[in-house]
Amino acid sequence: MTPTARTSTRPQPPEPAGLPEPLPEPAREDLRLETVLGALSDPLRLFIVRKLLLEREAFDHPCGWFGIDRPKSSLTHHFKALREAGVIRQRQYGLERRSHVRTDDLDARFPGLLDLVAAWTPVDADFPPRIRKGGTRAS
Amino acid sequence: MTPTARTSTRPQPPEPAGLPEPLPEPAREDLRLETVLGALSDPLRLFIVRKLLLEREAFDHPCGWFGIDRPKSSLTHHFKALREAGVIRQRQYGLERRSHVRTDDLDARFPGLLDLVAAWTPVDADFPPRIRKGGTRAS
DNA sequence: CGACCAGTACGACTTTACTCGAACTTAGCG
DNA sequence: CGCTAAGTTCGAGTAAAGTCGTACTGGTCG
Repeated sequence: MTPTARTSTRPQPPEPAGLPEPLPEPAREDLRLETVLGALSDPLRLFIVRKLLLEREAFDHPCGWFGIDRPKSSLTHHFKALREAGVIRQRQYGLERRSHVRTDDLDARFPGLLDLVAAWTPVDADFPPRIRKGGTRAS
Repeated sequence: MTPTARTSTRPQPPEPAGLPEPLPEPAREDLRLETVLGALSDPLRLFIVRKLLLEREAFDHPCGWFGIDRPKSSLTHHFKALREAGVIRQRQYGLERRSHVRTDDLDARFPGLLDLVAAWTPVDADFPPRIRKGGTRAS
């Protein structure tokens, strides 16, 4: 089918010279290595961060963009975990909540960590299961 | 130091040209980033690995050397977790089981990771609680 | 207004991890 | 042999995480 790739990259809504406020997140100096490593130790979250790092485009991405075949509530859970650990920053743009990696903060506090994540090659090429139609899955 | 620093570094037992076999561990090519990060996401284990990296001496260290005030069974648990994740290698020397970080394997698979861990400065300088006398704690 | 859509909140369940005591194993030593 | 010491194994209790369905919220657009 794929009549309309509704969740793929499309122009950001007008940002009237000021971005929306980021959602609550730890400050750079409060980032803790154990916490960040813990956030990255989940396969799905590692996938998300890698995808953000590797397929970086000009814009942030809503969580539907990742094409992950999991219930929406699970995605919320994992994005929240990443944000609260300080790995990603999220902003609300109308309906969607867009995410990007906090590369500046992470490079400052844990230099080399993101390069490591970006350079790593996953073992399971088919992870995670991709979107299929039907069910109560993520839109 | 205390009068009887029984667990501090002392000469290794004679190794008759062949080291004891390492305990079961994943091969280099089976190391998984998620697993390694998960192993390092525990504060106590991160402390252990850091201590091994920073105070590296000529010899491997038995787990009593770390001076951690926790029950012996807890230490076994954490050292086993590190070994099964592929972070450390353990060998049996008579009574004691000595550990060292698998720097070669980790640098090969995840370059920069150990430098990151070594460079990081822990927030809590008093972690973990040090040895005190009494109780059923680690000897 | 009303339908729709992205995403959240909540709650239940399951799984995993951490923590610890107690009993056991094994090596070295007198 | 019998003691001590280093460490394991087992089992239980508890806390944290992952999973997912259902209901809800809040923009957007006809």
